[in-house]
Amino acid sequence: MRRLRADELPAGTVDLAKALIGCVLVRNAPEGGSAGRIVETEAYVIGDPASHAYRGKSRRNASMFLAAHRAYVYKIYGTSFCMNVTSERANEGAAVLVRALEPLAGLDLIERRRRTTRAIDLCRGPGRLCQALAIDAALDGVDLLRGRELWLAAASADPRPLGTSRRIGITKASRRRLRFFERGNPFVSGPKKMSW
DNA sequence: TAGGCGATGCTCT
DNA sequence: GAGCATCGCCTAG
Repeated sequence: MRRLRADELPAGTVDLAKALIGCVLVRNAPEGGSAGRIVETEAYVIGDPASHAYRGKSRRNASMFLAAHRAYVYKIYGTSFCMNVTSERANEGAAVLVRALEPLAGLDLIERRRRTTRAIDLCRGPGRLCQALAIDAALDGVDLLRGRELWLAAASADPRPLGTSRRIGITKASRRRLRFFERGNPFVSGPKKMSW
């Protein structure tokens, strides 16, 4: 598993959201390592009414304003965490939400954390993948290219064709097609009906 | 198998 | 006090 370098990733939130499909998210926890291949992302661009950064910096979204390739982790609905990759220069406020992974390594650990062995349910959905890789607020702001506990590795295989759709679970600007996923991959979340 | 809905707690207004 | 980038259980078909 080889670390991604900054010069391998495109500038701009939408292009980064596409480029991250197929890359691998690696988690090094005290209890062991685990990893998954990114199969679904959503872009939250500058000036996007659906973005947490839209109303400016606050305590919760502060790390969304870090320079590109940092983790922005926050708690949603009191129960689940969501993980984003920042995508612009410092103080711009944009990120790519990682919505689903295909489990690759540390399956035992992932199954124990998720309390299920049903492969399809292990990392499908932003809250689930955070639980699967033990990603929580302690990892908010870490550098995903240089970090030791959580980092990004280069694509493990050539990705299949990319699909796009509206984003899931939001009310504002919901018509914009800023969700990207690997077509035909069973580990993708959301509606099965796909469009591109 | 798909869709409805309650739990849950934090953040911002 | 409202709303939220969700999850998992339950029910109906």
